Amino acid sequence: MASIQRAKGMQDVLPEDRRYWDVVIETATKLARRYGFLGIDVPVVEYTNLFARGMGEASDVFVQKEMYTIEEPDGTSVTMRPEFTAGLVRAYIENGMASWPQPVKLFTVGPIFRRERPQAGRYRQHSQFDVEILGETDPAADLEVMMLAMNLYAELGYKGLTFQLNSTGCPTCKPVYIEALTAYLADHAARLAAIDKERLEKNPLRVLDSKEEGMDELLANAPHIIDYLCEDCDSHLKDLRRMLEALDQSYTINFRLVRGIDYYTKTVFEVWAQGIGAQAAVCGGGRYDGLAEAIGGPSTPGVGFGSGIERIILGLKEQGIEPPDSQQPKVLVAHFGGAAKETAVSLTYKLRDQGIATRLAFARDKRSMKSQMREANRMEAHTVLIIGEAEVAENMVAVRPLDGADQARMTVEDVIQYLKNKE
RNA sequence: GCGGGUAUAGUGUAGUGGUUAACACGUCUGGUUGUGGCCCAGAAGAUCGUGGGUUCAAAUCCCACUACUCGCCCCA
Repeated sequence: MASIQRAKGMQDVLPEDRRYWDVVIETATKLARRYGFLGIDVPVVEYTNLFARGMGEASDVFVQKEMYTIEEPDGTSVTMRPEFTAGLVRAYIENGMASWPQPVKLFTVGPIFRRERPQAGRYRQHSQFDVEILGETDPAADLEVMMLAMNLYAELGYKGLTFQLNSTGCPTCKPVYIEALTAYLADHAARLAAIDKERLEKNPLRVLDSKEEGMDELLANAPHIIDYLCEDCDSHLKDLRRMLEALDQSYTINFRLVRGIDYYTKTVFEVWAQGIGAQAAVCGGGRYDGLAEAIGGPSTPGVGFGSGIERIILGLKEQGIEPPDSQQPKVLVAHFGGAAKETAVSLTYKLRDQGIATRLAFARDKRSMKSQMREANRMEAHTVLIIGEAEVAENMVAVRPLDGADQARMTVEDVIQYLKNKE
């Protein structure tokens, strides 16, 4: 209706929702620190080739259609980050983190940008909490990011959480698997929907997450990558599974969970939560031992996950989890203008200096007490401090509790004590 | 890129051809002097998404567009 409106796929986070963000980010940060991760921030914009490299055939599509890319006048192409991992790996290489004590465990929070058609919980700008362990091949690192993710949702109050786990192999064994899968699907081409035939041509692994009728059955009998893993990938997965079992952490081997791009290796996982719309996944993660090389750096193993904050919040709401109300002042300073105004102002700042959250009634001219009391009620204040001529003259403050208790007159010092006791 | 749904005050809605578009919530003011919630009274706030068409007459019917939304494609 109005021509003043936000751009497509962009969201305002209004104060009422902002408290969810506070809880999520605070919980995530606290947990990451508990796990020994270091906070880091990287730029929103990187050179386009950082994101484009290593994406293989897909990169053209992504760069042209899905990324916010800016051509600068001098011909430089930069792109707003569509994910965190590449930027973090870049920062690791560029800042010499390879010579820090290994591995380097990093976490970050911030917006990422993808120019897609928006849908539920999926916006063009959305924020992610992202965690990466760089420079470590031990499956215990995979376990660590998985458990951090799981603990995060559990701590936030999510119910019905499950791990979906699989391996996507490596450049040694994945091609063998793809061949076997392609052969199987080609043999059963008659049972494939048009869309899946197309996928079979372009990216056979994608057929695995087909939503078409009858695919559950067909795919159940298809080759599963777990049976095609090379020795290294196989032992990696087995090791990880043993550790999960040692923690009594249940998980589901989901043979349909894979990654189509080569630099993804070994572990792939998602955390699913019950009842949050079409997509159950609240996070996706895995190992990417080939990424650093793909973007032109030294070979560096890595494993991590990213989780969309908006989607986490959507899930919290659907599960009926309420964050505490945002902390607002419970004290209002009311006055009658004139000299009382200055006294009220100075009282307000005195209280704030004492750490007492205080709101000052604004009034350009005279304002009725009724109006100011209504304001106090609206903000759910427990106390109104009233400054009028009489109070100014006597250097006192009228303290009016809103819970029905009697009004009293106090010195400023007593008011401070009184309010501190009340908190 | 492809489908479905929706579009009326800040918000949620009512209003399916006929005078000044209604209600609730919210906002603001007042209910005498310096005191809230409840209640009462009043006010502000809508070119009915935009543009065209049909008609004596359109929020209402038709067409187009746009936006929002849900899903598909894609998903790093």
